[in-house]
Formats: sequence, C-alpha cells, structure tokens
Amino acid sequence: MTLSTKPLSGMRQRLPNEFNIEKYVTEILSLSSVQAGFQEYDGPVIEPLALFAAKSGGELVGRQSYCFTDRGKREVILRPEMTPSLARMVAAQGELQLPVRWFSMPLCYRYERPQRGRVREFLQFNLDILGSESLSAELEVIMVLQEIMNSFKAPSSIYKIGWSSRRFMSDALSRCGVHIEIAQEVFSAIDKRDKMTEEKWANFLLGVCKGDSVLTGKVVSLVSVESLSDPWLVSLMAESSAFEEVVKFNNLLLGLGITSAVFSPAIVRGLDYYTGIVFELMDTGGQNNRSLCGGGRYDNLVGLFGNKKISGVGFGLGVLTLTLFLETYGLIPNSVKKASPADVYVAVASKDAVISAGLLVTSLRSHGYRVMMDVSGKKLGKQYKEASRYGISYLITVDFEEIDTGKYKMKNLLDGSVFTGSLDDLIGRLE
RNA sequence: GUGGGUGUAGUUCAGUUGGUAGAGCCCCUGAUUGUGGUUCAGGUGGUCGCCGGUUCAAGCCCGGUCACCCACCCCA
Repeated sequence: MTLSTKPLSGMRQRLPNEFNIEKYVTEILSLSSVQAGFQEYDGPVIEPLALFAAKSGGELVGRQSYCFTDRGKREVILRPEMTPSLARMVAAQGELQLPVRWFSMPLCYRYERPQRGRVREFLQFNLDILGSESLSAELEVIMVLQEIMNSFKAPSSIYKIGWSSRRFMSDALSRCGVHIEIAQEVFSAIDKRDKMTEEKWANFLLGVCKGDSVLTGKVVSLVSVESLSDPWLVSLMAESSAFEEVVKFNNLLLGLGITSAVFSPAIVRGLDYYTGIVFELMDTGGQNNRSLCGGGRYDNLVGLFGNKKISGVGFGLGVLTLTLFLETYGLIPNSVKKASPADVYVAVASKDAVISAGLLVTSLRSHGYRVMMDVSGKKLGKQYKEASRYGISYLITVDFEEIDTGKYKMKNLLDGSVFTGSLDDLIGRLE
C-alpha cells in the first residue's frame, strides 16, 4: 500500500515559493506592530477545552474544533483562536504593568470543511491592548490596522473597516422595542443581512420578530442608518451613553482622517465575548466574501480567571484571507513572488576544483552574500541553466585556470556581461 | 452538518454517436548559442481516482465509494 502524497485535508504544507509570500505578509504584520510599540508573545497550541467552552461561542467549540481526551484523561482542544489564552496569560501576571500592548502570530485549528480562504490549520495574526478602558485603545488598534493596510500599499478604494458597537446596538434594539428574549436572534439575523437581498432579509427578520411588522420596520431603519446625525436615530437614542460613545468614536476617526473606517450598524461579530465597539475589515470588491479581520472590545474575559477586571480590545486577522486579498489585487510584489534564493552561483568545472570553489564560497558568504555552490556535478552548461532558473544574478566559474591565476570569471546572468578579476575585485563588483 | 461541481501524463486540460489514449507547458538527451535565456530535432512519462455493473467492446453509459474544489453554515 502506498501512502497518499497529500497532507491531511485543510492542513498547511507550503513550498518555498508559497512560504516566501506568507513570510512577506507576516513580516509586514509584525513590523507594523513593533512600530506601534506592541510586543510579541505566544501561547500553547493545546488548551483545556473549558477555556473556550466558556466564552467563544457554541458553534466554534461544539462543531468546529479539534478536541480530544489526552492520555491524562483531560479534555483538550487545539486552539481555535488566541484571545482566551491571552486573557489567561494577562490574568496570571499579577505584577503586569497595564495597559499591555501585545501581538502574536499563532497557528490555530478549526475542524471545518475547507474552501477558499478557509482551511483547518491557519495563521491568525492577533493584536490586543489590555487594561485600558479608554476609547483611545480602540482608536490605537484601528490605527495599527490602517497602517498595516498602508504598508501593503492597499488603496482605500478596495477595502473598508466597518465598525459598530454591541452596547449601542443592544440599547438601540431595546429602544426599538425588541424584547430581550429575542435580542440574540435579532443580532444573528442582523449579521446575516449581507448574505441575502433586502427583501428576503426583511422577510426573514419579520419571522424572527414573530410577525411584528412595526418592530421589523424599526430594525430595518436602524441597520440602514448611514449617518450618526440621522434625525430619526438621534431622537431614538436621546441620552444614551452608548450612542454618545459611538458618536465620540466617530469623531476620533474623522479627526485622524481614517476614512476607510465606516460606521455600519449591521456589523455584530459572531464571538460571544465582544461587548463594546466591534469592527471588521472587508474587501469592497466582492472578490473575497470573507472578512479579513475582525475585532472589538471585550470586557469580561479576564474575569474568568479571578476577580480582576481587565478590559481589552483587539483583533484577529487571517493571514491566509489577507494573502488572498492581496493576491487578487496584485499587491504581492514580483520580487517576493519570484525571489531568488542566492545572489551568486558558484559553478564548479571539474571535481578537482571543488575545494577551491568551496574556499571561494566560504569567503563570499563571510562577506554577507547568499552564495549557492553547485552540488549536481553536472557539466557547466547544466549549471548555468540551474543558476538561471533560480533567477540568480551572478555566476562565478571555478576551474584550474582560476585556481592558478587567482582570477575568476564572473558572469552577470541578467545582461550577459562577463567580468574577470580577483576575489576582492569581484566583491567590489557585487552590489 | 447541507447543497453544487470536478476526478485522464509532473502540471493545465482535450478526448466525437461506446471501438485498446492525445496536446501545450514542464522535464530529459542532442544540435545551435556569448558554456544559461533563443531556435531546431528527438525522448521519458498514464491500471483514465477506486470498486462493481451493462456490453462482443467502457475514459465515455449505470450504481456505489473515495478524494479534491466551490457555496451555505460558522468564522480569520
């Protein structure tokens, strides 16, 4: 019986070229975080099931997780997301200086059927601020997100950061007359709005509201609101602190000129632990239906581990979904897609020249160049071909003549020019 | 978990009303070339996903099964 050449469904396996692209993406994410004063952390891949059962949302743990009983009879789970682990880490550090600004690039696991932009093992960039209740924390996090998109040279026309507030929506819905018992269902219905036509959705909502057409009409107006100064909304939300917060946050965004951030009352977010401002990053072109990034404020997560009350705000961003987004808009530079593995290829003309070639290679490497030496033992023509296929710019041939004279022939494979000189000459010639 | 689609060479795909398998690219060899890129000549490579059925005959028709892709669900 022969083994399959494929990895398990949805599991990551990347060839060097694909790896290069992923590395380009993750490095920009890390760099943007570091530039904003965030520090990197990591946590365990395997966690107790209870950590997620408490707060993540039923479906995520119930149906979409890799969980099993380990040899010590513990119920464990391959982490489907990072935030609960983060909350525990912060809760455990009594002396931590708050607020903390941390980021991470964990592999996460979800047992779902794979499709475009969704696999079972995926990198999810996470960036959080814990221990600040100020709206500045939300603002800071969105500023970083904006800076990330700028670093990828993504024009603001191709994406938007939609945001809303859970607290505001709860308040607004109850002012519309939505009974607390169906509030959760209404939330979930609102979340589905983009998935169907307006008519269909209105009908669906009518069902959730148990046929109350007046109520349905109000909810429809609410999620259709485009401006925070909409008179109907302003009068509905009179003296609402949640509304004041939303208005204040909107002004902060306007003040900073973050125009890609748009108030969108229909954004709810699926994870149960979000409490305040929530946001997500979406492709406006419709090419990538999945949100690239989702986040918001969670107030009570750290409280699971004791009496401490620490509020946090942050987001998770799928490296795969982001990469797909960048690829559909041609934002992965060619230099990344076709990165050559070396600056110089050292061709070995005969077996007896190996030692001399090796010495040359060592010397060039010590000068900081990426140098590949032939290991095929094939004739020179083939070695040229290999170097050229790798996209390597320079090729140095080593043969008896070179060994005797100490002068090497270096060919520029891009323009075909040949240069002859000593090792020092060559180094001077390399960029 | 639900629905749709596709499985033929390393890869992208053709394959007629059923008659024993084809192309481009890649790869290999040789010639040409400024020792690689160009051009030319030649070549390797396939239990047609798997199992069963119909038939004189199945890549093609039928049933089953597996795998992958896409969408829903959920979410990154």
